[in-house]
Amino acid sequence: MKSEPEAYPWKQLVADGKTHWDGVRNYQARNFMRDDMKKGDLVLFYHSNCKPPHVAGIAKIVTEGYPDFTSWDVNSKYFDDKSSIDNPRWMMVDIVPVVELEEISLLEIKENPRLEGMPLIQRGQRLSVQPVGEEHFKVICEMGGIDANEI
DNA sequence: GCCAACGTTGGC
DNA sequence: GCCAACGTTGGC
Repeated sequence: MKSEPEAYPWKQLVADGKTHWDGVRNYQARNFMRDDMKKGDLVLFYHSNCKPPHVAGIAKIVTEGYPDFTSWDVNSKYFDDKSSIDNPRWMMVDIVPVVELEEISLLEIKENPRLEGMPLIQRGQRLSVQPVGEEHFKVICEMGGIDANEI
């Protein structure tokens, strides 16, 4: 899951202890949250649009997909008049922080042959929520100084 | 700041 | 259904 540090940094998630991942307004990303994310799934928390872009930590899904209520809040910047309580268009999940990683830059990810094929580094890829293969996940953990089996 | 890639909108 | 125009993302 990507976030711009200026919008919602990893440290904020740690401080909050838990957050709902609101504001996703892309159908593919929504579908991942609605259909694929399960309670207990681990998540790489990625900082985008910063120098350098990097993975900052590991989070965990604690609530499966449910309607993103900011979509029908007229005062929210994520308001969408095509979404309503009766017919919600957008979904979100709740996450909690699990462990902070040593910063892993996008460059390091691109240069690691064991991460070849990772969706994050496919050209033109911009989804804010996207899948990570189990092996790729383990490699990232390792690079960040954590043994995935001990999480 | 630039720009490639991609998504959305809306006229036809 | 097509596609041009426009907006956004996000690395560089």
